[in-house]
Amino acid sequence: MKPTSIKSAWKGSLKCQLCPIKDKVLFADLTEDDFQQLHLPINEIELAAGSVLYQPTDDNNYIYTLRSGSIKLVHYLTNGNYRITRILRQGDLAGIEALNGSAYFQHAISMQNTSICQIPVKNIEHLNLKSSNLYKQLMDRWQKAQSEADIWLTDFTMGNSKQRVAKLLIYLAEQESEQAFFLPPREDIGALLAITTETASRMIAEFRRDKTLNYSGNTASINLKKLNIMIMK
Amino acid sequence: MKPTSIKSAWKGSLKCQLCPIKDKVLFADLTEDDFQQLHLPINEIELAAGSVLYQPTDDNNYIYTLRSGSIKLVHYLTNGNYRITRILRQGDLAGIEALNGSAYFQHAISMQNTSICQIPVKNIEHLNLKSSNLYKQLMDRWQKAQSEADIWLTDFTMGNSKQRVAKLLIYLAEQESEQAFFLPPREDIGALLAITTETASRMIAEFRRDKTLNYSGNTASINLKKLNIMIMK
DNA sequence: CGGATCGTTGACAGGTATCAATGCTGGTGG
DNA sequence: CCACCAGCATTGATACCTGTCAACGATCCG
Repeated sequence: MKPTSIKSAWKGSLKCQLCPIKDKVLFADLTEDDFQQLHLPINEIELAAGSVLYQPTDDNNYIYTLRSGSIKLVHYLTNGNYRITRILRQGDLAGIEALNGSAYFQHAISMQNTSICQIPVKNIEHLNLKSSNLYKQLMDRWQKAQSEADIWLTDFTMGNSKQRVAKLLIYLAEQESEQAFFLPPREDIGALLAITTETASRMIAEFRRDKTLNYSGNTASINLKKLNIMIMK
Repeated sequence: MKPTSIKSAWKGSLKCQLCPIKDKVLFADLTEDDFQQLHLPINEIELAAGSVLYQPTDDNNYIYTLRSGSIKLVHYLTNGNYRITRILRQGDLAGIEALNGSAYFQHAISMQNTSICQIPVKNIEHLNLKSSNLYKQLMDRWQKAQSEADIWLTDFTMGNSKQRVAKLLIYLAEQESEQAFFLPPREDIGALLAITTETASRMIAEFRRDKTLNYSGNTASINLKKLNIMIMK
């Protein structure tokens, strides 16, 4: 996998108060007054699939909220190996570590066409002094990130590869409100589950053959009952 | 592994201002005034090795700061399997999720004799309204927890079992200021690395034979150079 | 001196990585 | 419109690694 740089163009600023997913994002609890305190513009970014949103060497001046699509956080090892350590979706925050002055921990790369709000850290710092509502939201985000990390450690890294793929498929399916969900390329599935691309492919193909999984292209749906039985063993 | 309940006795409250590790803990940035706001007592707890500090079914009324020793966070699966998802040490916070009103995510179990401060959540909530210094500390804790989770996902769950054990040994050694460090029982090593107890034992024994690792009982020291070569491959 | 617990080691079967070859598909340019 | 190519997915063969089951050793403690 070779990260490419951001291809897409700025779409200009957008009033947060009119945001259709306002109640799901970081600024959910802010008051009218709080919004008046936002001096720096919040830009909306459109990313094509496979674009790099940020990477550890970038200046850590922004945090990001996902409006739609999905972002993978990729942790590269010094020997060239890598793992995907998290998938972010609508309402999730990316790059919160910038708030603490840290460099970004990982590479953030879009998995599909993705729409994002770019929030200057200075805005947040300014608000922090005023609004304890924001703190609460931030704490909730950290907590969510942490609790997901624990799930990944337990669900996605133990058991044999068939069980791991089964758990991943269930996870991917339940994140979507739709029946259908986005099936990542096999290389990504491998990087998610700490298995090889080939093993990931074998398991996916096997699930397709026995009708546990249906897909064409990126779009998939599952037989949840069969998968649940699988992960019990 | 069978968790047992807390055996130890309360030691009574302790003035935080006199705490010898005050600058490493949650209350590091608090002012004299802030301390006056602490109405509920902060108790010091001594845990024998293997004691359960908290578990998901407990009331989430406290968060905990480690003064000395170590705590493992254990995530049990419905089928009886389990994983250790984090090791906490001096200055670390346990049970932060209680601040967001969540039930404790995991079982927290002492690995050695361990000394802990028990902080009522109500104290924190009260302080939150007054002190933005505390928020900053809390954010730092979340961030640290998250960044460690990523390391665990990448270091401790990929590569073959020899490399994983090597990485764990390096991790354990660099957490201690001393030359010697605490070598967990083989079952714990397995639960940390998602390998079986037997495999963990084999690798540890092998490292001992080729002098990469020295230990007697719980106390161990490593040949860092040899281990670093090992994890490169 | 048992007995319990933990660590070590062996044998073997099954699972997974590795290396390699072959399909499949969408996009590009003639 | 079609041929071709590049990238991804699939499949096969094989060696290696790890889980599993089992036995034995070491240590501690009553």
